[in-house]
Amino acid sequence: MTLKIYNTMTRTLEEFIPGGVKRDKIEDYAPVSIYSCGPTVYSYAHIGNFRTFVFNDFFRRYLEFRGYKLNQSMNITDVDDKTIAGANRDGVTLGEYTGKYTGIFFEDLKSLNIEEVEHYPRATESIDSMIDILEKINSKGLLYEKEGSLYFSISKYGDYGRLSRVDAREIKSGARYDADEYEKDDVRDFALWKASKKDEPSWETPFGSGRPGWHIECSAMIRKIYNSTIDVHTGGVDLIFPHHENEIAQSEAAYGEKFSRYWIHVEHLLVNGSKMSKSAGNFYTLRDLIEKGFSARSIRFLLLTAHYRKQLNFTLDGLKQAEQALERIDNFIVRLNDVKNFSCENNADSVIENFMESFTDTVDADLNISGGIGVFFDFITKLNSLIDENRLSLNDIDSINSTLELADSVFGFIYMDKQELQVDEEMINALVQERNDAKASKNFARADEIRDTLIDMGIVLEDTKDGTRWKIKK
RNA sequence: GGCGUCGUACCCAAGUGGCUAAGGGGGAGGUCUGCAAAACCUUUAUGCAGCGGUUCGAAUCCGCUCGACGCCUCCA
Repeated sequence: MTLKIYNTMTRTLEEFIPGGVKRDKIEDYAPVSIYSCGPTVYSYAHIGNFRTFVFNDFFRRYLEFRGYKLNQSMNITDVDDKTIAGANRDGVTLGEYTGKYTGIFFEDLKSLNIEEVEHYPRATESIDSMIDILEKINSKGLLYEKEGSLYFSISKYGDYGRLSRVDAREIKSGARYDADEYEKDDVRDFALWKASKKDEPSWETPFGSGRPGWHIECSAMIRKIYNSTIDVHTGGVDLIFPHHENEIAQSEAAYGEKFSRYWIHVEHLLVNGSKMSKSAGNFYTLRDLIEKGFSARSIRFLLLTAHYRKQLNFTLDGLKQAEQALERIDNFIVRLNDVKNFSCENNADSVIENFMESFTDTVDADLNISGGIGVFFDFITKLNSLIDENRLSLNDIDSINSTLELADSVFGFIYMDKQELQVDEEMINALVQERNDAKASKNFARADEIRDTLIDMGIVLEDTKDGTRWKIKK
């Protein structure tokens, strides 16, 4: 089986071939170059934003699981209208302002158990590469200046709109455009570089001072880090047009080679049936939800349960269901490591093998992690039955634990949030022992009293045929 | 208006031409237990928005209808 990915550019499912040349073994591929559009650091990111970032993380983890090496980047947009306005409002420098929100963003990524990628380029640190693009585009005659701003001429470029499949003429008639930009030759044209206004930070270029347009940073960073065609470009569907379309135009115009082989776009997170967005005000931040008592773990799980190309309607009820689903996993792990009667034979091998095979087959089909999670729960049910039947050997338990770790290298939610017990284990064990003694001497009143005491402490007892165990009540 | 996506059980959600339509939550039964609880197991859609068509065969392809959402404007 091979990994297949839906490519927005071709609108088809394509075999994933990094570098464009098929190799015999996955290990033979050069590290997969991935560029993921990151946040603009002007305030807290919301969980709609994090849907995309959690997906990026899963994509990365799955490639690693399949044996690919990685070279991934996620940009931090640290200069734009909103960051400049925010810094001015707060009376701090742009760097102080974006530094604060960049820090918060990285904390949130960590809370969601998102792995670090290789590069986190900043727009403000990529100005030299932007200038290179401006010069290349200028030398091709596709750049023009109006009132100190530099624009890309789509009509002269010609080859525009392949990704979004928008008819260029329709853009012209349908677009509502910014009053600021009516100086453009053609409404379709986009700003590569913006003239500096007073109270705005600016950078010197051969074309005069100013600041980056939105689209150019991604093109610049990609060139700087990878220097040629990248394998995958990811982002939210709202970036297809105009952001990614413009990136393609300016990069391919400047360097004359394909910009990205694969385009992956993550659908929106909805809330009450419509897109979660800052401007609509209908958003939750990660911190909002944690304050309500939900775990980052359940948020990660929920964001992963729907396929990335389908809209996901976010509800608090859905989050509760996610927490309960995770409890099933946790309970399984407790039972597994509590097995006392070991079988002499290994009986889990085929179950593990079947799981690994169908997990890979399922997820290989356009990163279908929803299906992969289903396969995983199926795996748990089968193993629970083996536990019930006392058919697991010590060896089996080891192999199952290794399999769980491997699965978690993709999921990232199995062992997430393994918190330290905040309770006095010795005392609880003593009480459990006393209760068992009371039960043995048929002193059920005392036994029930101890049970109630523990429940009041938030400890739930589980009497099993092999003895009593306890857990912290959720 | 242009372009596009989606509509699967009470809720969430896979499956996109061919075994009995995954999985999770919830419900119902059962196992265990002194009784419980917790946990586990089993079960829960003759049907996939509606209608028509193609096919030996369709949730899956095509057409129409209804409904929802997205992009076309800052946006993950």
